Amino acid sequence: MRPSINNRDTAPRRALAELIASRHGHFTAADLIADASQRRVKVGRATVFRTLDLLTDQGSLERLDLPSGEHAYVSCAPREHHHHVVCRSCGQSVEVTDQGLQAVVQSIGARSGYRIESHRLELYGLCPDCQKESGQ
Amino acid sequence: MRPSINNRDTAPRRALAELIASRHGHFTAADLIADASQRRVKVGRATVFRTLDLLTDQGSLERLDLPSGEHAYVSCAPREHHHHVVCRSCGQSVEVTDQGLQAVVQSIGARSGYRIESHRLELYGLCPDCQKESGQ
DNA sequence: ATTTTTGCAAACCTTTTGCATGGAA
DNA sequence: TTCCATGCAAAAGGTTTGCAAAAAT
Repeated sequence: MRPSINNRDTAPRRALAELIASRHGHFTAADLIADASQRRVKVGRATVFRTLDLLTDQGSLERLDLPSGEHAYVSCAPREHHHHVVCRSCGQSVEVTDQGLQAVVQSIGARSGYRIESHRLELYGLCPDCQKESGQ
Repeated sequence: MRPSINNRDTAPRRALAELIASRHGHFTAADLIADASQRRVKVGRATVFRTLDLLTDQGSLERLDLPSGEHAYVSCAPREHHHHVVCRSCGQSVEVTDQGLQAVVQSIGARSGYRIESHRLELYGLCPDCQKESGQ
């Protein structure tokens, strides 16, 4: 499924955008489906997946592969390459820019002989709030 | 499922170890199941998954989340923290050590305020062989 | 003898697809 | 009007589970 060229303004998409906006931290497709049914917003399962793909293609969402193997999404400003730091407790995440990672990637390319085309860095830990709550 | 404490020497496990050893690049659970049935090795689907989990817990395998969303595994020496560079064409992968990444991670922790507990870097590109084959 | 592991089949969960209908442009 | 997007339900994957039988210690 790659509908990336279509982009109409529809009620389901607006509704999903709101559900996503009111979310904290990362969320799964199932989360959105649950949200929708709870708020009595009528959107089909398929539409949720299609919209998530769409937003991901646009760069408004990024898909994380949690250590558990779950696929989760986080919203992000559709801008240049960045990575996410994810709180393992509340799921809140922040975007971080490369900051020296570029050099590491280059060095790995040189040492391995691979021509590196892309990379993905995900960091997990405790966000400031959860550090406090968990008795520091 | 976390059987990590049991570790008996059984025929299915030995068979799977061989199938894995004779694999190049990364592979999925489905790949192993196909290999087994092709070579007429009798192992149940469930056993494949259970063994993959076991080996992953032991550190002999690592699970990759390919950009496509597939879960694949690569064998690796169960040693210290490392990352994988994966060929997007043949799936071959090599392990690389941190080499400066540690500093990047620390700096991200400092800037974000998160207490970083773990991270995961996956690199994708073309291995030396596939670079040649693909017209340089 | 005891405990772990296996195989099987069914259950589960997540994601995708086909297709007719409804809505946007 | 003309396409695109939706919903539905069915299909397709991938992974897990319960349990009795088989194998390992």
